[in-house]
Amino acid sequence: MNSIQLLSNHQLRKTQFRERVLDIFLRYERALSQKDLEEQLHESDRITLYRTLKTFEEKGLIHKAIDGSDRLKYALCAGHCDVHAHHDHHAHFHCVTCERTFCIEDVQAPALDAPPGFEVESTHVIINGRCAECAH
Amino acid sequence: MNSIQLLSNHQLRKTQFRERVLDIFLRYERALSQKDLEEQLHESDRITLYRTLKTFEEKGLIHKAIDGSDRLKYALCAGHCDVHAHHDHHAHFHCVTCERTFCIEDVQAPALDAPPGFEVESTHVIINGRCAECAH
DNA sequence: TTTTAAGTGCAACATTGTTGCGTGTTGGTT
DNA sequence: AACCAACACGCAACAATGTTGCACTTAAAA
Ligand SMILES: [Mn+2]
Ligand SMILES: [Mn+2]
Ligand SMILES: [Zn+2]
Ligand SMILES: [Zn+2]
Repeated sequence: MNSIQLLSNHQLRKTQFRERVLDIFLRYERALSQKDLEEQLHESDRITLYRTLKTFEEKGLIHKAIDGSDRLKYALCAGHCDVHAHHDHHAHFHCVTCERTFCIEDVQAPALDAPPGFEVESTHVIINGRCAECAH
Repeated sequence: MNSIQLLSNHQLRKTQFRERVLDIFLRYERALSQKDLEEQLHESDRITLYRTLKTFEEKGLIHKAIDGSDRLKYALCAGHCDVHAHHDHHAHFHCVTCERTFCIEDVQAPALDAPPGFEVESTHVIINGRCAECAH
């Protein structure tokens, strides 16, 4: 899968900026913050990046990776997500040492109970710990 | 348990401001954002509130309630948390309608696997859905 | 090639996080 | 009761991030 395919699959115009952003996601296989992306993009406008990420999220190219850090991160969707719904229910691993966050496709959010009257819509699992590199 | 006991149990000076903040947590039995608290406090200085929450969190009176919203929330610790460690491993329910967040003491974070080489330290579970009031 | 809906870049403002510092307060000591 | 030192408070200031409006540029369909 390349950035051009991703854009056309999701009915998005192909622009140089969007391709650059997607290429970074494809290169780093992990969740990235807006700051992470800015560092890779060198020249870029933060508002354009902000709106690009928002659009990608709405159209189902990327999903928010909640990791408990103060910074919002996004990661590429594995597939079949679109403008109608996201289907990423995997856990996210947040390394407390290097602050990197990884999608853990193998760990799905478990079915959980909620108190009476509460309607469960989706669940998120965040795992904190040390990644393979930082655990040495 | 009242606010004065909570402060002395955690080796914190008793001040009027801290008592007011704790009273709000005791009154609303849910996770509160800094903005929620400011609305209840009427007259208050946001920097003092920021530092008060930070101190409370460090001393084990309150814990961060990660709920995936853009706003950090805090909730009262159930007990036995102190300056050394927090022991809150329950799930947090975030209502997508009213944006309120509740500690679900009954739902503990499940033991989860991580990829080889990754060291798990703690896990967080966020449940999104509709609370009893909003599910009508 | 023309047309137009969409994307980009900049200004501007809001919100939140964070630190420094002078002043006021708490709780223990004299 | 008065005193003192550590701590807490309130304000200024700045950083980072989120968000919108608007004029200009560009993509892709006609
Ligand atoms: Mn993910
Ligand atoms: Mn909680
Ligand atoms: Zn790491
Ligand atoms: Zn609700």
